[in-house]
Amino acid sequence: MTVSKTAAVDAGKAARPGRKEPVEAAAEGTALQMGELSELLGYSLKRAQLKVFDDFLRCVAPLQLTPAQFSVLLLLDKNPGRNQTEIANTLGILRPNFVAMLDGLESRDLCARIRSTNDRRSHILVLTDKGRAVLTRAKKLVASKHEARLNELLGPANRAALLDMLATIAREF
Amino acid sequence: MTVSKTAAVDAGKAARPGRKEPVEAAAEGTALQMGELSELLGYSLKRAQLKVFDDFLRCVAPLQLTPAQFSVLLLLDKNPGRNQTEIANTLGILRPNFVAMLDGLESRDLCARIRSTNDRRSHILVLTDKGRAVLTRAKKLVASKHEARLNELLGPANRAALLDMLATIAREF
DNA sequence: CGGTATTTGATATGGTGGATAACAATTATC
DNA sequence: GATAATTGTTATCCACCATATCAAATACCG
Repeated sequence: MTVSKTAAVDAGKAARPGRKEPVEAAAEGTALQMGELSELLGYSLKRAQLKVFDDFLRCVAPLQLTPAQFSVLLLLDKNPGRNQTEIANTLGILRPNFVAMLDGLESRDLCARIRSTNDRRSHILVLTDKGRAVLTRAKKLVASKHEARLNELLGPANRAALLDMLATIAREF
Repeated sequence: MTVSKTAAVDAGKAARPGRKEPVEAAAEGTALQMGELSELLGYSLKRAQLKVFDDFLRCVAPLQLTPAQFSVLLLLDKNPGRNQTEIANTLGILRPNFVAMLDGLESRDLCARIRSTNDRRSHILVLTDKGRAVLTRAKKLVASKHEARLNELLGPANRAALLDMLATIAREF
């Protein structure tokens, strides 16, 4: 029914240290009023997304992987024998834009394009050994640093609930 | 188990009449396995954000306002007498990029730059009458179409919990 | 079979955001 | 009063995203 107000969720509710605000606009350092912006889901959604992506980049910096690149490696590992169109489509990447992205991964020897014998138009995408190794290390970094930090902030239950709601929106909105 | 019915758990069953289901025979198009991608918060976060922004654009299309423009108008309304740097900073927009954005709003007579008498370097930003009118109409569209749709999908309690968690991430992550 | 349409990967290109450097005008600091 | 800092601005640069188009390969269909 109602959502339990866990400590994590209302953790940062503390108000800012109040300061006197002169009638004149001369004073500086006064925090601006967010107004209805705080109620705009899209606003918090975007700001949270930027923070999460930024943290992801830091956590996986040793491997020089972006979130998008990581998602490609993950998908290639779980779905062998697929071509560029299939991988790009399920990630919401347009085929033209996927070409340069694959070029980057292939030039780093993380994956390879193989001409399909069935359909010589398409390229079967495969992870290289190095690609698998990098993916394994990346998964560990993401789990131990990135997702762990989110769990610490929200708590496991809230994190799961958040993930579920986001997936619902992404799927049905 | 101890996890209270945290919303998201039953978010999926919140109202939604079955609409488009790719139930085609699809002898060849087997869905790809998402694997650990489903557990990556950043992935669902980004996809949800894109959906929400897309819906926002549709709902407010009659007024030709982007989420960023809407947030500027909201902020100007709630914070009179502020200059470009202050508004841009609280929205996470870099000052150089805020210039063109303001040019767009000002050219449509939604807001105006006024040279400050205190500090003749800065421009005080104000909403015009038209800007206030557009903002009022935009708020109604957002509430009745956009946020209402999210409420319908998640339920009010879940939506509030989601917003709270996103704000927490945006603030403390 | 042969002609047409479709698919696949690829290129080119344009638009939009985001980030940094630099600059003139103005103000703050010492 | 000389120097530093701030404000708005311009000019770039780069990452993403989207569309049109193309050659090669395949599917379709009379």
